Amino acid sequence: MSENKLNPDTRERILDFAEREFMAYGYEGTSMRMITSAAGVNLAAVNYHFGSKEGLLREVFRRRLGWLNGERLRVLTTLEEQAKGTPLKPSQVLEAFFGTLLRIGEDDAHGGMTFLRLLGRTLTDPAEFIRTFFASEYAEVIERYKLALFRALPDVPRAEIVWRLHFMLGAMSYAIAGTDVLQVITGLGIGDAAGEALDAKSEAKKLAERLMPFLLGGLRAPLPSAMAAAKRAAPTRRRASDLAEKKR
Amino acid sequence: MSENKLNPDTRERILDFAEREFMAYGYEGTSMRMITSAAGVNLAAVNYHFGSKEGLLREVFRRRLGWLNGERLRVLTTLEEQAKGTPLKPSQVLEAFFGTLLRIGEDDAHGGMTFLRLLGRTLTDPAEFIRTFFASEYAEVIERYKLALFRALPDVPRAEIVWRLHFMLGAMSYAIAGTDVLQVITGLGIGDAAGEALDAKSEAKKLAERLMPFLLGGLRAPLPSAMAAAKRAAPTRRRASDLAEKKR
DNA sequence: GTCTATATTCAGATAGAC
DNA sequence: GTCTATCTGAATATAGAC
Repeated sequence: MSENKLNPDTRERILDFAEREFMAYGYEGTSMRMITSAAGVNLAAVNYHFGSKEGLLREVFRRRLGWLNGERLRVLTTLEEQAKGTPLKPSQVLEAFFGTLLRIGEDDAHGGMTFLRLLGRTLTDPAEFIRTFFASEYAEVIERYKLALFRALPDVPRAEIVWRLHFMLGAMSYAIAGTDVLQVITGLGIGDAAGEALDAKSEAKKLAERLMPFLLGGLRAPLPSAMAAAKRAAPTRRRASDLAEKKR
Repeated sequence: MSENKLNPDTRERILDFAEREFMAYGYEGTSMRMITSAAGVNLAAVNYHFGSKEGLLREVFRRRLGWLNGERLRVLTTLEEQAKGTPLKPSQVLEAFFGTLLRIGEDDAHGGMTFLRLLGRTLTDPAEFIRTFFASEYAEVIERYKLALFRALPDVPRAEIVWRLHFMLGAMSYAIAGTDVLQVITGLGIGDAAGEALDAKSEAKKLAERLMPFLLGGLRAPLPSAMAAAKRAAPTRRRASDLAEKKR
């Protein structure tokens, strides 16, 4: 991780350690003193380099999201060029959007699991400046991917696709945040809150393998209207074993 | 909502307004002075009634989660008695767990959308005392529902079911939190951050109708191993229109 | 760019009168 | 139970020497 590199650049050191502290204690729960003392730099350096604590948080995210969302746009553009005008498959769109994010978990150069967890935890922060910041950072990439999903699922009402994109973001966000009741109870998870897991990279890989099928299953689930219609016609009685056997 | 009732009980008034303020600004972002001045009670009353700010947050959640999780256990027990030893359907288990929660959104007596949003936002809070509190509050209900899902899906590896329960909790949590980038961009959502939406109850109902099929689709998605096997045998090429037409 | 020292505000908590 | 007044610590931010 970054703290082993002995980065001599004060600005980058602050960003690296702010990322860790914000991840572990949240924005409001982290003081600038915690960050600067962990990073071994002077307190006043934060205001010199970033203007304010808010400015620091924004820069922490801009550094990572700039790369991530640029990559997402690039990958989607490449896929669309290869498809030569035909719609992409839903699985391709999801892989481009969520796969690109999840691979950061295995890649410390772009933040690794520390950044993923920070992102997951911050996406539900109610602070106004955080929400408007995310909105502007994500605007372009969300718009492009929404359109790609509309094309990939031409027979599904667009409002429904937006709902499901919303749910997929939630499942992903919460999973990478790694702070839920299940983890505390079952011990299953993607690392401990204190910092790195012993084997964060293989955990990140397992997470991606489990999450992608779930998201695709949710996206392609029967619509509420279809379910209601089916129920009227003949009440369904699905067997649990369908799930394990199905290879369609 | 509660603030219209002119609740004369100081203790309950504090809980009602703490719920609103914590929802809107987060735990760390809300001061006791914000809560007491909004509630029109004395600052010292919080420490008198709840001992500390942490004690107040715990009581805010205990009041709602006590009822919710009791209800969840009761509903599951009833379903299992009716089934007379046969496994429940996955959809029944999900309806009991998530449906019971989502109906709170239409029921101000148990917190309404204010509480749902607070819950969604707080479930990813990294603060240690919050995480351990939730873990103990949820331990019993999670254990019971995990076992119900194991019985409902006997052919699916248990670890896989736990992963998917985790993802479902995430999709639900984020959806009820109502603070994501999509909402800001699309305007679609379950209400504004300032407080109630104009029609919070019908929004809550729409959310439940959209979320339940998504969760069921995710839970029942092909397993990663099955997908890999299918891909080896014959690369899938699903049509997008499957989704809209399928009535199985 | 980096540091010390400090200004200013605000937080949670409590003592003690009523 | 409720109130006023206050203690104590900690937060962000900045002025100004080096």
